Amino acid sequence: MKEPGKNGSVVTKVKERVFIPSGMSYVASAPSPASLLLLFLFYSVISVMESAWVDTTLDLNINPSHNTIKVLKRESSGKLADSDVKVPVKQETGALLEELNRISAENKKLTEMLTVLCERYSSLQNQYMELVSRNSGSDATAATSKKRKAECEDYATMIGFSGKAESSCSDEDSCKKPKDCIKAKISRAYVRTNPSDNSLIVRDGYQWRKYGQKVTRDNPSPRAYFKCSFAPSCPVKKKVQRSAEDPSILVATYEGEHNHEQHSPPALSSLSPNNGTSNPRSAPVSSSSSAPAKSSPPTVTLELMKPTGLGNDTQNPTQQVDEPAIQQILVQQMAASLTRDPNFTAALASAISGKVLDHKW
DNA sequence: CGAATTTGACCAGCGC
DNA sequence: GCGCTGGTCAAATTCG
Repeated sequence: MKEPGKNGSVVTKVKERVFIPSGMSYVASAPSPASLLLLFLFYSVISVMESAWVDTTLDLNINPSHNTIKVLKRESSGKLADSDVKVPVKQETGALLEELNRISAENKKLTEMLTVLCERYSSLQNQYMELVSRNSGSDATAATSKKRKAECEDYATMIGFSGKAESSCSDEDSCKKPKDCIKAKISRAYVRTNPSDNSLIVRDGYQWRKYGQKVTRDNPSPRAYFKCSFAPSCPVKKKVQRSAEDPSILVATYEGEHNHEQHSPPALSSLSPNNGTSNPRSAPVSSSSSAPAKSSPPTVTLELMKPTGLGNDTQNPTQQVDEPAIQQILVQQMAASLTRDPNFTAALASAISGKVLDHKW
């Protein structure tokens, strides 16, 4: 017989919670002037990044009877519009090569942007370190001292190249509970979703069983608790909660490592919370939201994210990576995402069969 | 009807 | 010791 117990789960007080690039401190309560300045600078970089984003989405609705390819382009107004590119059968190969060259050029552009971004981030980090050293012993320490020990959190990078999702995560010495310090590897992922979508579902390629939901003190939105559906053989747990700062961002915290392969299509995965460890969840392909893929049109979306391994070292997130390596990674990710996506394979099959029929064989 | 999700209750850690 | 809080359990409910 259960006696009626207290239930302190409904709390509405909201504390400051900010996204800070790896290598920077996590400020949990009243922000210091330094952290506010840093936050401003960080969001400036993100906004620059998003405004400079080049859409490389290809709509693969190939119409075999007319030999046209729909290509999504971003107009000068910023609006996406698809245009039919006629591809005569004879010139098809040439057109494809041209397209390939165009994409390669875009890749190069993106690489350059990444390099510039890293440089800017490096300088911002230096500024931040200076500010922190000036304010040391005041704001930051006071802010964290009152925080529950179980809540001491690892910080993570948040880089969403598409403006839709993704992060790489640090694997700091999360001291959640003393007994968990040794056993659980903790990583975090940020997923941008539709703000109107209230579901706390992060598609990461694994199956999860929800076992609890709770409203926490520092965030008005509830936190959902998941266990890997392979539990107890797989000990991984996941917490998902909307960011208090930006309700369109889901924060997923993973504890532990999967000891099995993914069992849902990786093409639906939202992100790779891979932190550079042996964690098998690593498909760097993402869907644009956590919404079910059923209703989405057959468009293959490539999201160019920061390659895993680029920022996995939270102590040195600005390490230089040579451009060919980045290009290679990007190309590999594109290829991998295309081959994994059932919509793409279906579209490809349809296109090929259409061509075959066109040639009346 | 079984599986998955929801939700109130319980438990344990922490600070005062 | 007590209250607050995050995390977990498990019965109830919903869904396919």
